[in-house]
Amino acid sequence: MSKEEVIPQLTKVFRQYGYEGATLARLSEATGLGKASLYHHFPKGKEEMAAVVLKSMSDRVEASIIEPLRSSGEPVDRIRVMTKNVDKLYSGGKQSCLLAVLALGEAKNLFHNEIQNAFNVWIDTLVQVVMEAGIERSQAQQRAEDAILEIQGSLILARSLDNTVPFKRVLERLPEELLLASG
Amino acid sequence: MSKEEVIPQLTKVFRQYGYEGATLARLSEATGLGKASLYHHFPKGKEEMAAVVLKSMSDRVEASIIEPLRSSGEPVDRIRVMTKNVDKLYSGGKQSCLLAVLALGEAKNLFHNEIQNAFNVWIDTLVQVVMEAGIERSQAQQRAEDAILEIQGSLILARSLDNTVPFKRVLERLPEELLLASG
DNA sequence: GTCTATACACCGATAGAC
DNA sequence: GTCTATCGGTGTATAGAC
Repeated sequence: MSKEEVIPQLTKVFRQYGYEGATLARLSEATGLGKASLYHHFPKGKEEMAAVVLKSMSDRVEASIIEPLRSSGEPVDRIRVMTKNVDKLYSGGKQSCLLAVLALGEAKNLFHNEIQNAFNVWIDTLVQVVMEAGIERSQAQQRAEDAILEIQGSLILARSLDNTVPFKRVLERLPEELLLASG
Repeated sequence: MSKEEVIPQLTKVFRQYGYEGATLARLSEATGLGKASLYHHFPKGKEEMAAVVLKSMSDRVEASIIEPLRSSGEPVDRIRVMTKNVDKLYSGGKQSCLLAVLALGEAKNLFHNEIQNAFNVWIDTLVQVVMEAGIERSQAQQRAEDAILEIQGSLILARSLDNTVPFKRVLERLPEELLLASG
């Protein structure tokens, strides 16, 4: 089994349990590998697993969200691609955001730079798209922050209330919310 | 030292580290009490501490947010009291939401009912206020959910980006966002 | 590359002195 | 009501066989 093949299972455990709750026993069970085998692939142990999982998630965000936002289509179409892929990335609201989950406790100190950077890239890229649609910088900045914050908040609600409806609604209205004239 | 006096320190640890990350060593250090002393106050241990902390937080929400929303003033004034006290409750965006933090990992199973109930009470109470201002039920429901979700999302952003500006902005605009005619 | 076995620290929890 | 000392279990991490 290659290193890449176990990343999805590791990711799932970190998303569900957080850094401290993601024990080697759980990571071992999720991957079907013994603890020693995990150390063969990730010599620095749990911290490395989290780092690799975080990097893998950042790459997926880059490919499925950032890159489409930077493409050459109409702003509204690019944002629709984003929301479609956000829905996929969070399994329709059923899975937590790895970035948000790792911004807690010990992991916050370990991965603060990566997390901060990931959110900032997303927001900054969104700002560019919104400005292309004719909205001024400060307004675009606020709308971009609002978009991310609504996605994150709706994920909290989804797991707290076992209800993905607000998540779906947030995604549905995001294009107009971001691009509506004046505001 | 009485049981009530240590609750604030215990709360701080759970908010910062989550349930799994809130070790007895940290809880002991934060309160200045030895582990055995903590067990004198909370015989069922860590789970009881979390339960008491959660109950205490629910009481604070009830007193500083729910009760004012149910008072007899103008809807806009009641909501302004809410946002002012939300700002206090989260230390201006610098502290995480205990409910959101405990909706993860092992704690999610332990406290799911309490967490779900707390969010539902908040949303339902908000719906009543918004409907009093003349907004129809389904619209009021969506706006109430949006309010909570924006607060939660802005707290995620605050701790991920070390930036409480979006949190402050969300609170500032909440009254009009909830009560604006038609929409 | 995976396993069993194990080292050692820390976890939650308890006993018993004061 | 607080402490020191300690228990059994589990945590992360390693050694070494296959």
